[in-house]
Amino acid sequence: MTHADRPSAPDTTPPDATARKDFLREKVAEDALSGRFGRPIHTRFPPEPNGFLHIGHAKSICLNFGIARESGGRCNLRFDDTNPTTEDLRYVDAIRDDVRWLGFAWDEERFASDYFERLYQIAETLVGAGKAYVDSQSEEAIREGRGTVTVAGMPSRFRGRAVEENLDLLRRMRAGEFPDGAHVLRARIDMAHPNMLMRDPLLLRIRHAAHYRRGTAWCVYPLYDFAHGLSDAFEGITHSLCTLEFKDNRELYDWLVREAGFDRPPEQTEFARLELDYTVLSKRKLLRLVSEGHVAGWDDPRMPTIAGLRRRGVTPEAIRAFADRIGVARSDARIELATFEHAVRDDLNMQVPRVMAVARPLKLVITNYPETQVETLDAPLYPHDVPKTGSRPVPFSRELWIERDDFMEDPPKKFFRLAPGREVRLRYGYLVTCTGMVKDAAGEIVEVHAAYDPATRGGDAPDGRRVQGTIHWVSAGHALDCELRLYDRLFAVPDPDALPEGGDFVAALNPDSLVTMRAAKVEPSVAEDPPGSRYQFERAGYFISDPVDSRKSALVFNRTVALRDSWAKVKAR
RNA sequence: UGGCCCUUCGUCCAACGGCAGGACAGCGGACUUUGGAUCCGUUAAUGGUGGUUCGAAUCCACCAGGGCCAACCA
Repeated sequence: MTHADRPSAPDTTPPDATARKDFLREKVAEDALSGRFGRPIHTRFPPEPNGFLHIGHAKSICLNFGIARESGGRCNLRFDDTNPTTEDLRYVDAIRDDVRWLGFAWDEERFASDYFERLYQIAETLVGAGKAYVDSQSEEAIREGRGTVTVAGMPSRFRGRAVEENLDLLRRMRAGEFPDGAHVLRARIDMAHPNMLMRDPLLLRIRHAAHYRRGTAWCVYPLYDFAHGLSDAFEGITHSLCTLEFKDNRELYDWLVREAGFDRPPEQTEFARLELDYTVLSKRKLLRLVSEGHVAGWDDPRMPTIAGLRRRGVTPEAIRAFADRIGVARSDARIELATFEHAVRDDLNMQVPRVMAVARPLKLVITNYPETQVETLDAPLYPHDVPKTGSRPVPFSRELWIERDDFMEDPPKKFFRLAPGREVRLRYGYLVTCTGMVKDAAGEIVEVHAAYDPATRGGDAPDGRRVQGTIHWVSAGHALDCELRLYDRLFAVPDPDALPEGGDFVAALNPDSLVTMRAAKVEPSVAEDPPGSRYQFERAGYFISDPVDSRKSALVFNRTVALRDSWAKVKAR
């Protein structure tokens, strides 16, 4: 499931000195020039292995790895694995796969869990310096004592403990003498600080839980603020890039690296996280969709996860181009789905071969075509404006499948497809004129009849006459049965996070996010292609043969993204 | 009744005291053997009020709107 469908195409975009820089790149460039850190630029991408990466992480990955590469620096992949109760090796593997698939290579792979000893030693140092103490209040008491945003906190009655007592307690915490929640280590800063994070933040908590990497070696685990900045400092990170909601954490970050004695400590800079219309980008919510079975897994093609997008058929190049285009700034940004879809189409248009497939087959009988005749047409794999060559054989015969939507008994004026008396072009085939139709007892059209013009083989009329419409088709006797999974937006509303009070985002799920066409037909040229092959099904959209479920005997194609459909707009009027 | 941050076309990003520009979306047209792509054209913005200045999107003040912070999550 986490297996990449093909070797990743590395990000080889050359640094462009003339490119307009965002505020992050400007800052890094300044710092590189001034040499203020006394070391090369060094960034890191620091995921917690408690879920799969999503498109929002991709933005951060592109930023961190991209900036490092552009400035001749380095970028670490660091697993921020300080919470034994939520993390799993499975997620570590998935994250590695996703980063590689996106086209990035990390310089060093690190784990915050490798720093537990070092962090613990710093904890003792802080205690020794009177900068930290062991608090033995209950969780509830600690919370209450913190005050609120408008009310100052109250010091814990344990705040004044002697250094020796604190040290003794801390060592016994580590030794496992106390149950979960009995004590915590807190920094001694200011319980009335206007920044809530500075009101004696928790540094270490007791958790008698096995860690997926450290097993039961530890029972005290650092909290995010204690681990993160110091991990950056240990690794010589210069620029610690993170999202806006960590703004307040920076004050604590700076306090910790300063107290720990780092000379030219890393500097945190925040940027706006990605928000995308019609989806959610919070691991908590995505985990819920998976665990409650609203989707088929982390790699469900409807998921905004890297794994989901990969299985959906999106390319790493498209994701990188998307990240480039949306830019980066400090204001909250919600991106329209169209922006993402454009990046996907823009890339796929130039990469993938065209073939024909019919989602909702309707029989077309070419009544003047010889019963047993079969012609093999040579159809190009790419349109004239894509600089790629190649063709495939496409069988043509008397009975074809066409798209049900491409025929109307009583069409409106702007309908350019097949209708009684209308002539259309069968793509790469012949010009045909509709001569009639057959209906079943219920009045449903079950068959369309047409006459072809033998002089128009390939689709050009020697007399120069024009037809308005071209439709796709597959030969009924040669078509391959297949299943088409037509994916659409996961949510029915642009911002599922903006809930009416008391609402549950799950209620906003789009019931039509997956429409399965089980009786679809595809031309035989794709028969031998391996799973994970991408195509444009002409006039329909971009598809990928499902890397997980598609079999030679049971083809399954996922719709990556539909083609732009200007007919839909006309029709809507 | 705290602190911090943000506010430029519908959306995203630029303009760093000197002609508000690009991308996506939209609209119109050309072209077209995909109602695709491409090309051309076009609509469309500095939240408000004051101030500083020869000149303000940019600096200052106030107001309004939005966001983050009160997990032993990250």
